Order: sequence, then C-alpha cells, then structure tokens
Amino acid sequence: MVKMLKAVRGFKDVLPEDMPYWHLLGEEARSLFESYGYREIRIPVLEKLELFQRGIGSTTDIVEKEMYVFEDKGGELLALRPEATACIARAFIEHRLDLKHTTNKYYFFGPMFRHERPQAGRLRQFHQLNVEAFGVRSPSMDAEVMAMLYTLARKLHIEDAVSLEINHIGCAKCRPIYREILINYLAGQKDKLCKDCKRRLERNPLRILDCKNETCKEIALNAPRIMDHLCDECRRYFEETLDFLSVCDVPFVINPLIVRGLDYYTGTVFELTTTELGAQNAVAAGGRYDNLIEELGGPSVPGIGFAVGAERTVALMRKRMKLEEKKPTFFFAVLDAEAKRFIIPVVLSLREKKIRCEMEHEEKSLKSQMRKANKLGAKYTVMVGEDELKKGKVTVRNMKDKNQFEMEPSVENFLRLVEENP
RNA sequence: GUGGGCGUAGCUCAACUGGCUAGAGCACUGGACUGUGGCUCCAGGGGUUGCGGGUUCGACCCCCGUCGCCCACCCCA
Repeated sequence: MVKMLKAVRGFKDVLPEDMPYWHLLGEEARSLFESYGYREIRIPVLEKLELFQRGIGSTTDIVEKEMYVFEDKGGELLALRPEATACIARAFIEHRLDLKHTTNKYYFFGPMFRHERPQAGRLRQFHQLNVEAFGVRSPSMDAEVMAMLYTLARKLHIEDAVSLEINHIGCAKCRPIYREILINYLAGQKDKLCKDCKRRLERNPLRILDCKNETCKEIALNAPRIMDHLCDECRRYFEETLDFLSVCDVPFVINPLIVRGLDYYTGTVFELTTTELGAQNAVAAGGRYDNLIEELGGPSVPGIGFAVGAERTVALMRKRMKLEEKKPTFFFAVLDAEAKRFIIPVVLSLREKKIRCEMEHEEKSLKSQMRKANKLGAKYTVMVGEDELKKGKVTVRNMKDKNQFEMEPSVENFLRLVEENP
C-alpha cells in the first residue's frame, strides 16, 4: 500500500460542514467592522524576519522560538507572519497611508503561523481577525474599539462565554519607573519564583504577573500595581476610557495582571477571555501601540487594535449553536440519458438564478435517487423518466408533505415553486 | 523544548489472565418495494489491530524501538 500522506502537524483542514460557522464569523465581522468605518486590507503571508524582530520584539517568545524562519534563494531571512499588526503597520508606513487620511482604520483576516506544540485551542497555523486604527489617541476611541469587539461577541452569541478584561500598562514615562519598582519587589522574593520567572525578571518582568505557577501567582497578587504608579496623564486616560466604556454599555472587569507578550503595547490593553477552551483562555486580545509605527521607521502615529482568534471563536460558537450547510432546493432524479438531455438546460438556467440544484449523473434506481434526495435534504425531488418524457412534463414531489404533481418543466414554473415555498 | 495519556473498519467503541475465522452500533451499497425517500427487516462491502522488531505453541493484549494523535507545562489568538 502507498504510504498515506497526512497534513503537517498543527495544520488543520477546515471541512465543508464547519464552514457555516466560519462564514457567520466572517460575515458578522465584516459588516460590523465596516459599520465602524474600517476597511479591509490584505497583506502577504511572508515578511522579512527583521519586521517581526523590530516590531514584536526580538526577546519575545514569539520571535525567539516560535517563528517559521527560512532563508530565501537570495539569502534573505524571511518569516511566515506570526501575527498581523506588525505587517499592517509595515503596509501603513510603506504606502504613506498617514498622508491620505487622518485616521486610518483597517481590518484583516488570514492565517498566522507559530511553531508551538499543538494543544487544545492552539495550532501552528491558525487564523486571526485583526482590527487596527492608526492616528487617533483618545479614551473614547479605545472604548469604541472595545465596544466593537464586545459587539462582535454579541453578534456571534458568545457574549456569555467571554469576559472583557482591561488594564493600563503605562506610557514611556511611567512604565519604566513602575518596572523598577516591580523588579525591586520581585528581586526580594527571587528564590520563590519559578525558573521561567527568574529569567523573566531581567527580560520582561511584567510577564511574571500572569505566570500560572501557584507561588508566582501569590507573589503577583501582592505585587505593586501598575495602577498605583501611573503618571497623572495615564491615570486620567484610563479613568476616561472606563467611563466611555460605560457609556458604550460594555461590561468589563479591570484586571491589573493583564500584560502583553508583545513589546509594542503601551497604555490600554485588553483581552476577551473564556474558561471554556482548556488551558487557552484568550479569545481575542489587543491594546494600544503608540510607538510601534515610529519604531518601525514611520511617522509618529499612535495606534490601537486587536486580534480575534478565529478557531477559538468558532469553538465557542459551536458550543452554543448548531449551524448547517444550505440544502438543495431541487433534486433532479433522472432515469436515463434521454431524461438528462431533456432536463439539463432547465437545471442550468435555475442554477444561473442562484437556485441550488442537484442532478443524479450515475445510472441509479429511482429508489436510490430518492434516498439521495432525502439525505441531501432537498425541498423538491423532480422526477424525469419515460412517462414524463412522453408527456413533455416532469413529476415534482414536495419531500416534506409528500404532495406530488406533474408540471411543464419551464424555468418560470420552477421559480414559482420557489416563491410559493421559500 | 519538557511531561503524561492514547493508537482496533470512514466514525464511536468491544474482544477474559496472552487463546476460536478480531466483533457491534452508526455510516455506506443493495434487496424486501421491477418508477417513489425517512421507519422496519434482511443481506453485502469494508481491517497489514499505526509501523518495525522481540518474547511465546500462540500477541490487539507483554517487552523494545519508532511514528502519529491528544492533553498539560511553556507561550498565546
């Protein structure tokens, strides 16, 4: 036997029966984002490695050990994108989009790649819906972005499965000060920290705050809070943001332990979390990144955005609703080649009118064709055999109420059936 | 990268302490019903028990190796 080929580890097929969920997610997201003035952008799967090193941060886990990196034929180091914000920022800078509008709002959907060990809710190729707004730095904007995210959850009927958690991680002025204070506190208890956190102490001390290790958690719980060390401007910004969130009628909880794994975040950060996805609790996450564009060599333009994990969202949707594929309106049961010749022009015309028609192509008994029509869930079965051919008519059977009648197989007649019984 | 669990039909699972030709339900194909679906009954197709080796009179079962999947750590969407 020939060796069976399988998909690459961590890469998954999405089969047709799953598509209704993906389509609903895509359609709701598109119409919602566009109602807020966001425009779709598409970016390449591959970027120069340097973009992610500079954008995400070269000491982050994502860049350090999770990227698919390879050398191109010309010797250039390229990477499959592990996330989209840096890519969209690159496009924003490259096309000087800041000169075209004062605010630039984009959304994007596509696959991301991270070489991690696959697990519940975690794949090596996964999909994200991204939203990025460049050019505005204002509490009401932040609230609006979060309101949009929460509304998406509502539209997908998963709002009871998630909670919006929000935090503020300071600005270029107050974060370094807080960072020192935190390091001082943590250094005092260094012996009790897990080995990963000992390492984080130097590289990314804020991350220790959401370590899952029990003793680290306890230490984090009593750690100095960023909230108590924000500068006046940041504090005011955060308070106003919360106020606008209330105005938008978005439920949220403040979680001082939320930090981000990517270096570009500043100020407002938030996550849409769930407890229903195993160890993976983030369904969506985002925040403000006011220095990213400039750090990537662009103009000094602030930004805010978020990414929604599509697979995780779909998993939650599946738990809450049963969606099915569309079913055919007509199944044409044909008993011989003559019958096919007779009916094919009509079938093609109906399909042109966007009416889903199925026709049997193999030589099958009427019984088995009926079975097939039933299995496909066709609304009507249209029978074409010797008797019908003689009369120039077809027999139409309503599969639900079993009513059966003959009619002339004109497109108009079929369309009338569709109208009468939509 | 580290740890744990699991690999039997397309799917979900059986098969004693190592012992008959590896079974069942669902699904599939057909028949009962020669041109009428769902329900019922009957029949049929479908397996290198992940792969390789070892132990044994005998291996789905035990041992070694290997590959794969899942879960957790880690990380994050």
